Amino acid sequence: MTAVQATVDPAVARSLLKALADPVRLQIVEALAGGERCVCDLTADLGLAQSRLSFHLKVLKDCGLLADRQSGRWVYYRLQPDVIEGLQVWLGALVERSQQSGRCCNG
Amino acid sequence: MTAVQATVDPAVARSLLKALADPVRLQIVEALAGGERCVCDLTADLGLAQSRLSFHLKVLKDCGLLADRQSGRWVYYRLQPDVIEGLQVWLGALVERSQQSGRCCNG
DNA sequence: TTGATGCATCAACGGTAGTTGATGCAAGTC
DNA sequence: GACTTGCATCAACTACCGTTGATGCATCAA
Repeated sequence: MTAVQATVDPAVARSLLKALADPVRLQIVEALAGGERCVCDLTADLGLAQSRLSFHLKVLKDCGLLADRQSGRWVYYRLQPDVIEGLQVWLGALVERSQQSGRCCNG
Repeated sequence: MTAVQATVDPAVARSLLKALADPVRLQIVEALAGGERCVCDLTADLGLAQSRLSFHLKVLKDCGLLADRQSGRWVYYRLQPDVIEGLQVWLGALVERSQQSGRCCNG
């Protein structure tokens, strides 16, 4: 069911970090962690101008963090947990490397 | 020895993401994953202007990702793996939440 | 003490990323 | 068909962030 997630490559990691570094986009991600939502709901919930929200949704979608589907007039966005997991693994590798090197020689 | 790391709060997570989102800073972090280095070594290794490097080191230090110590004329910087781990845990919580909510209702 | 080295900090500049309001377009309603 | 709604996109503006070169301040050597 839950396989071990592969790490992302550095370039992707950077784009993910950059995407998540914006407070508005982080709000969006947190909101979508509660499940799929349509744009109009997000607009209302987060109190954002429609074009502003649309801009940030595009950034998040472009780096793979979000997926969307259209249903009638509405567009629904959802998180892609695998991608976040990939970033998580990438961070883990960083930690591991630094712990290996820090094991000795604190003089 | 290696206790389970606590998550960071959202504001800290944002500052960490922002700090890591810059390509130069990511280079610095990767370099320091190999162990503690003094500024002059980093300048040479990364081929950066001194003031430029110093600027980014400050950003990384201010958000807790780096610690420094002075020894004579040299200042040595090192990673703080705990902080990265905290971010990692924070991402994990996000993944977990989204997986719980995504468990049903894909219609 | 004088000079050199390692690093931090500053002011000025330039670029990039985010905001805003307007416009366009597709899907639905009447 | 005409009108409304939900969303994407665009151009213009703004603001913030990173870069650069200069300056300041320690530390060490001579």
